[in-house]
Amino acid sequence: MQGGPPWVRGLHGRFRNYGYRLTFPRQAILEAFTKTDKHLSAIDVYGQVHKIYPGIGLTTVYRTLELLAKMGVLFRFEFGDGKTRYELAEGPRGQRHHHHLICVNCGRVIDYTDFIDEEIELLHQIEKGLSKKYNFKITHHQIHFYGLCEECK
Amino acid sequence: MQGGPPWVRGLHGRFRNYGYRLTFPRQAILEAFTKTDKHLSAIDVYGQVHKIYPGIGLTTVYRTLELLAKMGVLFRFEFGDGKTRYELAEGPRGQRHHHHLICVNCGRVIDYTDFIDEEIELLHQIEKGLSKKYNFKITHHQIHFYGLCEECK
DNA sequence: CTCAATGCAAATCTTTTGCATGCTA
DNA sequence: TAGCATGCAAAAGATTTGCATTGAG
Repeated sequence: MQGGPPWVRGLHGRFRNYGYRLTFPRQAILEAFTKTDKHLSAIDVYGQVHKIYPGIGLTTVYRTLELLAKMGVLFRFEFGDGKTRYELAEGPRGQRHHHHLICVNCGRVIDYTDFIDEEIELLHQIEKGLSKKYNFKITHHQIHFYGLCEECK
Repeated sequence: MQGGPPWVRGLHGRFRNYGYRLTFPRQAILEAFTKTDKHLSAIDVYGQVHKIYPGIGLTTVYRTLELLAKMGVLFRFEFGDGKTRYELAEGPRGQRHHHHLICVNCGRVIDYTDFIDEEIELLHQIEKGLSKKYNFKITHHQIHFYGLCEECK
């Protein structure tokens, strides 16, 4: 296994550092995330990867998603539909950090990047305080706003 | 069905307004939440209620939790262990709103109320902006900080 | 060549649904 | 009494595990 998109080559070392191998299925799973802005579930990923590599097994998808989350390459989300979803922690083009609006009626999820700067600043201060008080090493955060979307109001 | 803790009597009307009935199982499920500060899963609740009402069915617990969440009496949370958890939206003693610290290693969840005021103020402003921009009616929010707890660091 | 990675099948677990019966208002 | 609520059994889904085989390094 060699070649592939440039950003994938950079992951080789990252995998090795963890004692993991960068195999074709793993690379194909990663690529699925670079082709969408959506929050993909295991089955979503399976569907995508299956198109270019029909031999893929669902089990491998589950194991790889967990692995990538542990490595910090993906973030894990749950929006209330019973499926765990994942997103690239940092997009190939350095996408901006974002938060979510979730419709409690239809389940629609909207990513927003507005106001993020103000949020981030405050959150960083809070992180500092919480880390000290609770002796907790904070790595990331999520903000979810719940309510009714345009359609469901 | 009548009597019970004072705060439960107040719910009678709330149920009626929705066209629902305040039955013994429902009251017992609600009481389980008043006896703990924890985020209870359906099976947690089932276990609690089963002690005082062995006839309870798991299905009823699931249906009641969903109902109470829809009524706004409970909030729904997912912390990554595959179980949906619930918490009283407003405690019987008017507990303060809080946010969560989640250990990605052991799954421990810490509630914190520090910094809440600053957070709330900012979030309210942001809510206003988001509501307008996305034509979204926001009802509540969650902030989760992820990382490693004292034990797991 | 060695050991991690994979895929399949089966097992687990949580949550939902169908339906006959019970109970609240 | 009417219609919501309940409990059981079965179904549906998502995720995990055991194990023999494959393949990356």
